[in-house]
Amino acid sequence: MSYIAERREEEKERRRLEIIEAAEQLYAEKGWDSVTMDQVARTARLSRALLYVYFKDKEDLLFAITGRALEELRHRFEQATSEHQLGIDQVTAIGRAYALFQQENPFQFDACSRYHAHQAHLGEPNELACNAGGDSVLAVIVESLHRGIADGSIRADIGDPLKVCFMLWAFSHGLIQIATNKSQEIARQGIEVGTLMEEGRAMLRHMLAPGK
Amino acid sequence: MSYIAERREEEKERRRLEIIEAAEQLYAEKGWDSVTMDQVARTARLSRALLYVYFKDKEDLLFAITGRALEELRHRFEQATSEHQLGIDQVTAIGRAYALFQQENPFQFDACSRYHAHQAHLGEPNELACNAGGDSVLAVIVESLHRGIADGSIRADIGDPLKVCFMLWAFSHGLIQIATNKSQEIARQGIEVGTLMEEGRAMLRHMLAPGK
DNA sequence: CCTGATGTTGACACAGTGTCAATCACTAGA
DNA sequence: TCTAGTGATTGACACTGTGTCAACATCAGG
Repeated sequence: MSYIAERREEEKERRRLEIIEAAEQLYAEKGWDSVTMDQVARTARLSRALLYVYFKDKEDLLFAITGRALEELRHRFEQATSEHQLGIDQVTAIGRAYALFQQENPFQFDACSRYHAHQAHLGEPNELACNAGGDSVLAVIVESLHRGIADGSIRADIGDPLKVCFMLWAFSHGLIQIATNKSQEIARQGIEVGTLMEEGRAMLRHMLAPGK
Repeated sequence: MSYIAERREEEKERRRLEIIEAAEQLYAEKGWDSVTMDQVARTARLSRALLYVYFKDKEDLLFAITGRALEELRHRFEQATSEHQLGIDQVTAIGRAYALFQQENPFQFDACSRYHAHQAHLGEPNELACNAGGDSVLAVIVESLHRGIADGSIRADIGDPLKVCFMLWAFSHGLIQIATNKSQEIARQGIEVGTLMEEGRAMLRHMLAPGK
């Protein structure tokens, strides 16, 4: 009877999700480095050893969390684009959505930062899932760029949209990171974080705006 | 006789430097996370316990390394600016110097990335030194921006140069990071890393260029 | 009731960090 | 020259966290 194997499969998937959610909760509370596998196990109400049945190691668990974060991000980006017609407005909305994502789910943004900073080893299954997730996020942006070029709201000579996409990613992610991590430093220099982000978006529009 | 205390002070400083250099060497070889205090001690030919006399903990040692990296970076930026007259050319040269810095001293760039990503706790003496170092790096860029505005090679309506400076930092650092960490990913999508950086610099110039 | 497969765990070995009392080296004053 | 004292240096320890493994538990199917 295969429906039994099926049920087991589902339970396994559910437990896997429970572990991830427990880890996410702790991540949000104290930052990834302070999270121990023991705490994750306790929070998910199972033994530490069992975690290693579901995840190769702590890094593997982080990849799973990052995958979910990227999924959430893509969803938010799609939502943001759906609210605008013009390509350039979609891109701006994506930038705004990214900043909001950081504010509302700081730990997920942190996971993205780690993914962003860590160089790929390739081979881990969960890491590949991460890469796929990252690609699909970029795909949303690329689409908006194409639309913008088509509707004339973005200059046609920006070059390869995918390359530009990487630039936008670097720009937005970096700026948000600076704004959040160095907020004290920034404030000390007499800059207001809100206006920094605001002008950042303006600069972004300027980058893409067609010559008048 | 105070010249004895003086000599001791110098020896202490020298030993401190030896520790840092040992740590840097290991950092370059295997990445910071894989470096253990024991290895640092062995490489510097002293006991592990002594490290903790000179540095509060491993993170403190990293701050010291980062401080030196930022110093090196500022030096390279100053060198780069000195080779150009026009403000915009200086800024472009800084971007290029940053990329070169990554290629030649990957571990120092990595240290900068960690500094960039880690949020300040404020209080550690070496961390404050890092912040000061970071500020002086930014100061070099700000100066070139001002010059560019003065000589007309950079549009005057970019807004507060310091804010723009943060944007340039975010943009350049993020792009270099992506180019190096995700090179496989990028290549797989049919993009050549060299041209990505090239076009990134072009985009940077476009950002700052005065309307014709 | 037995059996085999799958799920689950306690206990272990290992690696790395940070601390501290004890020891060593050397200077200055008796 | 001897010795007290100060600062440099270390071995050994306690602690925390990771990943593994043999053993135990559960349960469907014969």
